[in-house]
Amino acid sequence: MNVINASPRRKELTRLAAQLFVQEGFDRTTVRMLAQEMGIKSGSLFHHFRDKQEILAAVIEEGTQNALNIAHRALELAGDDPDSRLRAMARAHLETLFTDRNAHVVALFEWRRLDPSARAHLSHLRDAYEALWVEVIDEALEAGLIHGDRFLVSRFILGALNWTVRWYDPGGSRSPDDLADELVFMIMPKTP
Amino acid sequence: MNVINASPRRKELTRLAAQLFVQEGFDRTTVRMLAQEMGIKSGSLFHHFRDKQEILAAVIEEGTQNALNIAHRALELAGDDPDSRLRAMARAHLETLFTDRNAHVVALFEWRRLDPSARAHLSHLRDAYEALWVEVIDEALEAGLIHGDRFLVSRFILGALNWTVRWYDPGGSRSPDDLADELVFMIMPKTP
DNA sequence: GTCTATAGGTGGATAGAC
DNA sequence: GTCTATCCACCTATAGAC
Repeated sequence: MNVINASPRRKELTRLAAQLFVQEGFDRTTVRMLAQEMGIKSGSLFHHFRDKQEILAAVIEEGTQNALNIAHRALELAGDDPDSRLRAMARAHLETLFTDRNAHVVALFEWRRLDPSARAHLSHLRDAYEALWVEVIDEALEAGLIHGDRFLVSRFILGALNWTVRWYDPGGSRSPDDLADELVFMIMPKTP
Repeated sequence: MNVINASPRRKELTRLAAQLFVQEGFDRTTVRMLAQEMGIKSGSLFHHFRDKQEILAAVIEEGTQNALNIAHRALELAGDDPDSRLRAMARAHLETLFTDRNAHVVALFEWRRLDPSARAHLSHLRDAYEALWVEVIDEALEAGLIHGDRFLVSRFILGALNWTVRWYDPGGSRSPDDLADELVFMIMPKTP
């Protein structure tokens, strides 16, 4: 149920907003900057969105939904092997952060800027994505591939992945897939 | 050389600013909010700091220097064992984030809000702290306790630790030290 | 070192014409 | 669906008295 994003025009604007929110941060991005990037005047923006908050909510919904879709697809291709499923999730996560649109980055780093009502509306979407992670972590735990508390392991892995946004250069020598594999290798060195 | 923080009064104000910056974020924290928290009027703030940027720089310098000091002390107590040294670093890091003041959180999460000149002035301090991490990681790698690229492993571990700020509840059942141990356990399961 | 008062600017958002 | 024009709240920073 996509209540927030309706028209194709709105979706296009949402995509542009995501880019600016990543570059400047939500608070520093003004409606005038958004409008200019979209090729319209600031007043026109409010024909598509009630207020600036609603733009953020639209971006975050888009980003999380997209991450969920990509993760689901990746898991289908990964088959049943817990090792390859975990690796697939890590790769999918970095794909949404770097090679895909920027909306997921906004969802992760600007979540706190959502007002309470938007947060309530979107939290189940975020929870669904995290539940997918815990599921795959559980499989790896049961298979004895990794060790620790399911909850904590999920948080640590997601933290390590999310923080790459702060230092990883996509233009460098390593691909996002490389990164994902290195992380999996770090917590699961021997694959007997 | 602490050029930025001079008077004790200034240090006290810096501590209060750190708290607000963590709660609200730098951009959303107004000089009026800062002044009120400090029990003065907003105009008086500029007797202590040239502008809002300088407050941020003071907080970040304080936070990073503090993290460096605490890490050094922890390593002295940890002795020579690579395992306990790595654990000591992880515990020290979470200590600066949760049980110590909030300044290190600001240093990590608001670094991008520094203007270029302040960033240039503070980056060597941040680099010194990260170099300490890489050093300890190197020891653990050489001892065969962990595996992977020294650079990537450092980033992943720091990312996992930093992201705890977004989900960990210090009022809950687990202590920061618990968290640190669980992370070390995740990447180094067998501790003979 | 703190106050009052205020300058000077920019922010989000609205109204109504086209 | 976009424009122009504009309101006004709030923000950073300054000046000068105490």
